[in-house]
Amino acid sequence: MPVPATDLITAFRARGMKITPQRQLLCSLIEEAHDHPTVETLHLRAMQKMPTISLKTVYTTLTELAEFGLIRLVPLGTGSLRVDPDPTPHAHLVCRDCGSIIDQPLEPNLAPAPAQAEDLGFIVEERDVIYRGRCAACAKKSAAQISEEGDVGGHA
Amino acid sequence: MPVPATDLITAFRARGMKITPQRQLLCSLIEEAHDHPTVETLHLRAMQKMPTISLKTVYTTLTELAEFGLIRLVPLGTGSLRVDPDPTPHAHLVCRDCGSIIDQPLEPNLAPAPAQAEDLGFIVEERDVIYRGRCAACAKKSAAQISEEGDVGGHA
DNA sequence: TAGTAGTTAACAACTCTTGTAGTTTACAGT
DNA sequence: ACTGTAAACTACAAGAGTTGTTAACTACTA
Repeated sequence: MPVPATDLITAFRARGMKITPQRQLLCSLIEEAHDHPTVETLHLRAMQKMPTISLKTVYTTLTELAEFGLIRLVPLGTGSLRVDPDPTPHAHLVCRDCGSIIDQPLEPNLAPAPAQAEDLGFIVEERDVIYRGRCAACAKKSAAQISEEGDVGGHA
Repeated sequence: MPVPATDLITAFRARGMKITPQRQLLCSLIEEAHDHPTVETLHLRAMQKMPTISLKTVYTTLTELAEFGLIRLVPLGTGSLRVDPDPTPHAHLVCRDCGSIIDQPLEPNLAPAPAQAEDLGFIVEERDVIYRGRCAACAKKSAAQISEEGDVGGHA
């Protein structure tokens, strides 16, 4: 359940921040981003509509929205931050090979914070649950490759 | 429960790989590394004993041990990989401010993979559970700072 | 409509990680 | 022990991702 673009815009207005065309564009792109794009990818999409928009502006805007708690900027270990328009708790399946990401509901018996955290005085603000492995397509591809290697000259 | 340094060495030998002084040194440093150091930090420690050891060697050795499944190289979103000598499943508390990391036991009845993963054909190989927030020391510090800001001239 | 504070674009710098090339070295076989 | 060789090492450089700086620009207020 991503936050609608209008609500993202409203968040800037509510904080006395300016509603620039760049922010409007990015907010609508974020609403439509159901594929956890990298920041760079979102920048490329933005440039289709506004060729002069800078990568720095994209980073800045995303960071602001993440601080407002309206999106999530998730470090999934793929080398770059992923933009997640859904700020509500959920897990991620991350493919090692192609980097694709699939949302998953959180295990209901996973506590919002570990029992010992409070004792330690640690204040939990956020939770990431990441399952790494191979998506169906990449698992298939890598299985095919292995059988090909074992089968010397099989396709010659 | 970190893997003993002797077992790490044995793993190299078992694969017909050479037992170099660099690998011996790194294996013993890893065994003692209970603080989830960055690769860079481990490199600095290694240089205390062997000043010419290169960062590249450290990366290479750690990557190998991680592929053997004897350590974990965990991307915790702190900007750099963390070395975890314990390859068994556990969660991590990560402090946003100082980057310190505390191990936590995983809920024992937590499924190793989400229910939908199998249906999707996604093969889960690894799981990261990360709780982000502030450690006791940093929470205290930031609380002190806020009260100071609200209390203008309080210490002048 | 003009002033101004907040934003932006352009550019550079920085951090973390990986690639390349040539030298060195651990180990197997004599 | 000695030597040959494949593996591993160091040094260097490059690549990717992210952040800092600064001058120009512009959305909003009065």
